[in-house]
Amino acid sequence: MIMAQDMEDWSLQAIVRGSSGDYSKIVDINDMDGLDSSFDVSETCHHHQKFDLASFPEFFELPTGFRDELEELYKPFYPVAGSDPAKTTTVLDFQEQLPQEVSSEDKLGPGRSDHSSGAGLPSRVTAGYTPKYKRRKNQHKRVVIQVSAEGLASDMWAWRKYGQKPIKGSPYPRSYYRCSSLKGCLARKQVEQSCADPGMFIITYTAEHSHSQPTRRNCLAGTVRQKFPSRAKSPTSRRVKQETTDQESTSSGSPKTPQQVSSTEVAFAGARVKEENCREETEARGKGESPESYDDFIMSDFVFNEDFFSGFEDFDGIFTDLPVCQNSAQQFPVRSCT
DNA sequence: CGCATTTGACCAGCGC
DNA sequence: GCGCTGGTCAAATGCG
Repeated sequence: MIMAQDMEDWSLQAIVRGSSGDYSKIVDINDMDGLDSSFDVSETCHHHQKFDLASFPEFFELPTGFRDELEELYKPFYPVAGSDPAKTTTVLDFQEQLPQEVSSEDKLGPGRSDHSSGAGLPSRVTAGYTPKYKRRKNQHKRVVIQVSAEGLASDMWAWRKYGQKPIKGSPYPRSYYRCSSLKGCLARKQVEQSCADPGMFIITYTAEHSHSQPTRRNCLAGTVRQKFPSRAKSPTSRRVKQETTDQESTSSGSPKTPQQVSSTEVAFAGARVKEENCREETEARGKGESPESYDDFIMSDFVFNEDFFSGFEDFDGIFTDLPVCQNSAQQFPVRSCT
């Protein structure tokens, strides 16, 4: 199992990556003993700000010495201690401390549908364990990242939305996704718009994929639907979505009010940006232009962690054979980000 | 027909 | 114990 090792080797790292795609700083937060292991940086806006230095432009305007001193002081509390205000992606991956008595089933995650339909999953016959819902304190390891709208579309996994909830303290709702690549996959994903920076999104990945990363999203069952806002005839939400995305297409970068846009809708926008970038880059390549921004397209705002690289290990040589745009406009589970 | 999305309801954890 | 909140379920609905 690919994920088995990840489960063991999960390290408490915070990765700040620049928009150019390179690692700018990796901060080991193993010494965050003082922090509540169950804290969730995506829980409240307060937390969002707490872990997003990019949200504090003043911070970067401080004299270098003073700033370094501050950064040093805050290191134990900032999983991310980047110093580049241009950072667009913040990765905070950590594993919540699981009680030792937690069974393997618990690590796989409770949930009605997951276990009723989880062919191939370990049977839930462990005595005395029949939780209906996931226990907050016993949740799986979680990876919290903050990405721009473009970054939302960079997720190669196929996700299916199964819920959306307004979050107290945040004007934006939180969307809940589960992996749709494989039935029984316990991977979860939460997407919410950062209230500190409406242009950024907090993505919380929970649990592990029980399968390899899909090479082509089109190959995923049901993933061909609604890659982009449908030309929905429905008078309900879908029309609203269409309207909002139309606005986004003409005013990208101008944050909407919570009433105007949801994380889902911005995900569409981000995907569209990717698509356009892809098209532009393809054209640029045809003209022999420098693919500098092309590299940004491929790498920018993508989440780099062990899972990411381990996923690529399985498909080494496959991606290289794929046309660029197959991983963008066609392959982005834009729908999955909805 | 199969899949995705939406959304209200339900449940469990947590704080008081 | 109670209320609040987050996370999930599942029915309804729509799309391809």
